[in-house]
Amino acid sequence: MTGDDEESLAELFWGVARRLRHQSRRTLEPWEINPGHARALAVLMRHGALRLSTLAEQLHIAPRSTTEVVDGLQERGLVERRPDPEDRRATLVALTDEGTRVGAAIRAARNAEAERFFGDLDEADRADLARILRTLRD
Amino acid sequence: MTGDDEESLAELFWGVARRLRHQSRRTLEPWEINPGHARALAVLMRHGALRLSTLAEQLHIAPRSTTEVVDGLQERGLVERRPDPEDRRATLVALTDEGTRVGAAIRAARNAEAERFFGDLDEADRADLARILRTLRD
DNA sequence: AGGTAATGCTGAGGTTACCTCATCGTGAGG
DNA sequence: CCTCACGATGAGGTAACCTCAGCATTACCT
Repeated sequence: MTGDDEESLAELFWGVARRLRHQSRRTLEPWEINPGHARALAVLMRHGALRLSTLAEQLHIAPRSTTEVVDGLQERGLVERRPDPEDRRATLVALTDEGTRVGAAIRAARNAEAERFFGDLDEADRADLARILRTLRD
Repeated sequence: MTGDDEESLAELFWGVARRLRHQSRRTLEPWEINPGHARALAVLMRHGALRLSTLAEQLHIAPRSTTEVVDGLQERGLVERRPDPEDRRATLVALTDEGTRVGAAIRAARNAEAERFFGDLDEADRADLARILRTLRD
């Protein structure tokens, strides 16, 4: 019986994940940016200019794949490559002014999105959810 | 401030999703089956033989993509195609005996996995989590 | 200093899991 | 019985990842 309960907990969880993913996609539409690019932007907002390889680590993807993400952001003018003064093999990836603007706008939209999404919950439920999720993650 | 809280709720949520996804992948390894195939198997376990197009609906993917999933399961001998007696255009997808066996084994493993995953939570937390997730999903 | 190994990025090419569009056989309504 | 719709699939495409090899550069060893 606990087995059945927990099965449906996983199902519930993925149901929520599905809805959250769709909502995220809609939130990003105005910028015509995909989730991968948005994630990279967020990392750069948080950490500032990073080596491509460090960015790869933060994104949990291979350096080679990060090259392509950065290519995309660079084409859109959101990011620029510059030499790393500490190591001439490396390239630093830095937000442009436009990238910073867009990154901030996306962050704000994401906050609003979260507000909408978790808005049905009262304070106690949010606190419980946060505590429980932390337990499950660690 | 509530904005910050909710931002991190989303992050927490995705952190948990990540862990759950990895654990699922490990759970499926013994059968050398991928998540997509496992989902199709689960749908067939739940509903019995289905038309390919109905299976597509249940999986939320295009019929053309479902053809390929079914091809894979058929190669592994887990599923068979048979004519739909009601409509000679349609093909029914049905579990073989082996498919039923594997499907049941995977379901059991998934239950054990959920048990492990949500096992750190006490009954009250599980109930709260289920209730909150239901609110968020609907 | 000089040679060897390791590191950082990217070109080339592959995989997976999806997609659309066109086609073929079959069913259904005027 | 004729046209139109529908079910599955062939052909071909895409996005987001991957590995492996190669080049430039740095670090290490003697």
